[in-house]
Amino acid sequence: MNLSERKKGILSKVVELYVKTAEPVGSKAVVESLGSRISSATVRSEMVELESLGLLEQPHTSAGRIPSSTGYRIYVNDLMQSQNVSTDDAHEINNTLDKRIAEKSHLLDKASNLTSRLTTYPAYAMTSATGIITIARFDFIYVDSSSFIIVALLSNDTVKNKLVQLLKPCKPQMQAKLVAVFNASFTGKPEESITPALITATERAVGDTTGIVAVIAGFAIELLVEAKSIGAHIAGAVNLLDHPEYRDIDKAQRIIRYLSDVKELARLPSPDTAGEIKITIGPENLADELRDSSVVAVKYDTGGDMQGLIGVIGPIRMDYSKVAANLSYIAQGLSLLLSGSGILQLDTATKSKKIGDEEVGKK
Amino acid sequence: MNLSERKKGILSKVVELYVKTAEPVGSKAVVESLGSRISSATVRSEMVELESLGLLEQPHTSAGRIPSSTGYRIYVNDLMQSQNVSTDDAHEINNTLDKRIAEKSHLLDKASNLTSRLTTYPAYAMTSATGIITIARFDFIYVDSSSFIIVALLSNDTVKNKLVQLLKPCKPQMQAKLVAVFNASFTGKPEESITPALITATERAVGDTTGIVAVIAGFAIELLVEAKSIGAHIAGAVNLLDHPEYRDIDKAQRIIRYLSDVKELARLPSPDTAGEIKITIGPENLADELRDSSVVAVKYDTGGDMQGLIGVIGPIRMDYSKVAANLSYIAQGLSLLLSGSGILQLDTATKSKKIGDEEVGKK
DNA sequence: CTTTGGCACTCGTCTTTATTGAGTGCTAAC
DNA sequence: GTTAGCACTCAATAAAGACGAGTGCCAAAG
Repeated sequence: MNLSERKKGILSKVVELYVKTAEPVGSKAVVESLGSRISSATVRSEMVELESLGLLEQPHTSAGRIPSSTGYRIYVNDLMQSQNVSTDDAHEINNTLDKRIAEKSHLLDKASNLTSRLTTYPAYAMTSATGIITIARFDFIYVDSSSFIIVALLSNDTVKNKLVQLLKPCKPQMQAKLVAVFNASFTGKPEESITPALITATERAVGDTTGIVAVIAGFAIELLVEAKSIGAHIAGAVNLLDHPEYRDIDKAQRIIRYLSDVKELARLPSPDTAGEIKITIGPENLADELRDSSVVAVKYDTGGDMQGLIGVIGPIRMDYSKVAANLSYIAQGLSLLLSGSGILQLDTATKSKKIGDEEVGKK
Repeated sequence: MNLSERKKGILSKVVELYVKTAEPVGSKAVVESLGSRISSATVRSEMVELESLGLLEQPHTSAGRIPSSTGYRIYVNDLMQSQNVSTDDAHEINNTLDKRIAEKSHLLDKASNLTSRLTTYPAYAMTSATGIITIARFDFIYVDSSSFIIVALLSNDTVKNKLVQLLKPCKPQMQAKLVAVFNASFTGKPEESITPALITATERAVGDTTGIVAVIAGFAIELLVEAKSIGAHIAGAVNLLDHPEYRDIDKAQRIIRYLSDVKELARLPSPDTAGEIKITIGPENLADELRDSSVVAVKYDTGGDMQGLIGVIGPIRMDYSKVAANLSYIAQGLSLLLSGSGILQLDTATKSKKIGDEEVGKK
């Protein structure tokens, strides 16, 4: 779209004023904020043209103009100047994304809450596996004659465990046999390869009649399924109600319900590469429920075979520049914490050595 | 409070009609629903007396009556007849609280979502430790020369683990020494007893200069703290918006914000004993934010050293009888699933033996 | 002493009408 | 191409009126 500099300036001002005030902006307001001593009549005639180009629209004849979704698109692509996070926000981000957060899922929790708070919009965070996850190794820990703990180390370096209690004692030799067999037949295999046939074969191999093989196999399948499933959650959904476009309760409710569904979250727009910001404006969204909302999302690196996504949902009338800056900064923080070989420095300054300290699979 | 039978009947009808319609109830409506051929004038004079007793109130002179919070209290204590869960609801509960849900936290998640759906109100679920939790046992699993997995079995039968990566290889003998020392000095102790002094002593005992003892001790403290902390979460907060008393966005927002704070959830009213239903009506709530809402909660048994709480928050104009019935039923289901020695029957009917199958500490 | 029909009165809700004012489009002049 | 001027539009707000559900009170009946 080829716009004169003056039209660009006017479009920008309309967007910015509208974002700030949530009221249609009139020619007079544009003149004032534009500074140049152009008259309101001139602005009006320019606005007529911008409207016929489909970049502005009028709620009704005697009101000011508001940007159309293509207007926002032009603004976001060509006109908007990227800004940096405010120092206050940067401070808060740095404080919240502390190195000492041990638990990965807590970290995402914190990050999405933080994002929501800073942007005043609902924020969502997701992680998903990029590659195939398998079990790298099994171990059994003897507890007493009728119970033991299965520990499984996954290919993405997470550890899972399960306490198994038997009604009938199980001899240590049997346990040793089980570990050997499971390590031989169940490791390095994706979930699909753990078939009933394999399980039956294993039962025969160890001479199991108690069903314990089936239990362990079930556990293996379960944790592989869980590991490859995407984990998504949303924070600060109530924040939507702060914004005038969601004062209509039914509308707000519809969209919050939509966002509460993890499956739908997984379908939200996603940037192609890590660090990239993806902005999806109003009708550009595929989901009907999001037709009059916008989504800003950024992908980040977690290292290993996982990738993460963090984003916000808000009204089309959104301060894209600020939101993008915050998201970027937070994503960078997450990348730093989660990837980078996973080695975090110990916080006890007196120690002379660094110790790797990646927390996984705990609950 | 000594009320004539007729007054009791009128109060009941006012409550029930108001709960159903959300409109002030007039004398005529009471007569109709009461069936007996009493006249509306009589009802009116009775209502005047009920009002002077503080059980009914009038929004304005020319409107019907609504129950006051003490009116509700009388109704709940003396007048309300307890009902059973509807067969539809019972079905849904049975289907949702499936034995095969492996993960405890998922179970609570499901339960609170279910509760919210059935009651149409936000539901919260909590668990907390009743006794002192200690570490029963440590084990280390060797992964490679520079990493191993710590597995800790807690006194409440949950298992936690952590993958530790070292910058410098650690000899197997050292690992063995560490296990022995930790099992000797850190087990059976509550979190408070794991003092810096103990840690330093342990470091000296094993001759550790790498800080690894501190890491493991930190892990121990962390998981004890986590285990004894209450876990609370809320489901279906949006549901509030369905109800006319929360059409006022600011009000709805205030209360949802309040409920989003885990610390506040922990302070919600709680029944004394398992199975008991606790109903807290409007101003009976200590929290200002809940002054015009009611809370219905039930405690359930989880076996072991833990106890659970599940409840809903809704308008004072709530169908207490139905909500109580649903909560009771759900709590029973949870008790059954979570306690009872934790032995769940295998669902593979072909197996001849039952296998203990308590899932713990996995994530 | 309780119950009831009757009736004037109250007061929130809904509908109608009037007023206001921000912002526009158009036109004629610069 | 730009601008001042002006009539026009239309949502938003306010004021006025009509409506009606429900009440309180009273006098008469049981």
